[in-house]
Amino acid sequence: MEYGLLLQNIAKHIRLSADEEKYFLSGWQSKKLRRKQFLLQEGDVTKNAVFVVSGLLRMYSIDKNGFEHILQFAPPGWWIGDIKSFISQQPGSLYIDALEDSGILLMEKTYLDQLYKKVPSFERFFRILAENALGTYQQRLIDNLSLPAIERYNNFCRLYPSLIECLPQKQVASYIGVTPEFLSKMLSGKQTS
Amino acid sequence: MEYGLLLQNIAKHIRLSADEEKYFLSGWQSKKLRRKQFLLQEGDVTKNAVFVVSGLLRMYSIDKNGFEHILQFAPPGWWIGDIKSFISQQPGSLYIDALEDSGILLMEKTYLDQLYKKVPSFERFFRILAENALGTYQQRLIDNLSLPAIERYNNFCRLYPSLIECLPQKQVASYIGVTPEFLSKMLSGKQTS
DNA sequence: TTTTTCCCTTAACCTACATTATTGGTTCCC
DNA sequence: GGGAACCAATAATGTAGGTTAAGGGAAAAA
Repeated sequence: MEYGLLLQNIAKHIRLSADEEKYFLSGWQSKKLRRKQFLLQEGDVTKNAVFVVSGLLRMYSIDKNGFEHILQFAPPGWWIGDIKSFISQQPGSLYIDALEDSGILLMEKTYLDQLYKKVPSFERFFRILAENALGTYQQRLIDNLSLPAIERYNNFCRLYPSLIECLPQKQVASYIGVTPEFLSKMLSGKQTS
Repeated sequence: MEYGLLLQNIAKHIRLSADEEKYFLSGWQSKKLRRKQFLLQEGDVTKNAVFVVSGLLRMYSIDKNGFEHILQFAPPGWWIGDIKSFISQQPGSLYIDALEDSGILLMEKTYLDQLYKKVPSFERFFRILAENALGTYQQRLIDNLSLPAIERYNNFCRLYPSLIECLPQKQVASYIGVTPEFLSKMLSGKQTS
């Protein structure tokens, strides 16, 4: 059932009546993405909240030298989106694409705004979601400011053990903020840790 | 009036009845901090939401070499706190102290949890607050991954023009992620920009 | 199968920024 | 007034990680 993962995710923080659940579920549309297909590009306005059902997405920026910097991976059960663009409804600077064929669910911002009015406990749900994400980004910023590359890599392995197995090294390098060449050198000089 | 700034801040996103406002306001206690005084140290559990009324605070971590990394400055009208510790009620790893004599308002988490129940629109307020902060941290992470130090400095000046005037260079260096020496060299080689 | 694309590795060289140390100028406190 | 902090500036030296380039292997595409 396509909505199973989503409902589980919601149920972690709020409880819905049958009616509320029905209204909530009818706001979603599902979509398939092919590997390498874009969901969002620089300059686009983010009009939807996105929940990942299957596959694997990533969100990243491209700097003026053409290098990608990955902000987030999104395996099944995760939310992903350019929050600044979503809030302001202005063009954003981020890219989102699929690393594998993926299934996602989309809800338009206008529907979400209605949902907040009809089912206010979603204010709570997304407050908790945002607060958790905020904590995660704060920690990541600290790590980037204070840890050498090898420890950022170790943290990544500890935090996302399942991702490390299915991601090409190159993507991990882009997430922890080093070049693929340097990560390769680092790991070969490591043997066992 | 001590609560003026706070009520203004709230009014940007939600509207309160007289009763709601009264209940909200009675949850706060005010506190003075002397320059250099700690509000939070590594290992403490963050038990309060904090709103700054006057002065200037900063939140930072200290790495294992003893170097400080500033996550956030908080001038009047800003919120500050170790969100991970606040959510989990576990000991955190951050420090908060006052860069100048400051006035703050504190609300205990237990009161805030009650507030959410009595006045659900605060779920909305703090959702919006967290979402905005999330966007800011995402952008800062991108900047740290993709911009050279001089541009991170320029961004800081553009974003916080009033702070740049009252902060010692050393604090700015710690925020943008370079040593004070390097920032000094960078600025002397700059002349006009 | 052949071709192309993607990815990992290695290695020589390079640079942005760190480290350490010294100096001199403020401001603050006794 | 005289230390004691604190802060900015400068300079010599060090290093983590970047850049460029080349080769090989595996997987995707044709």
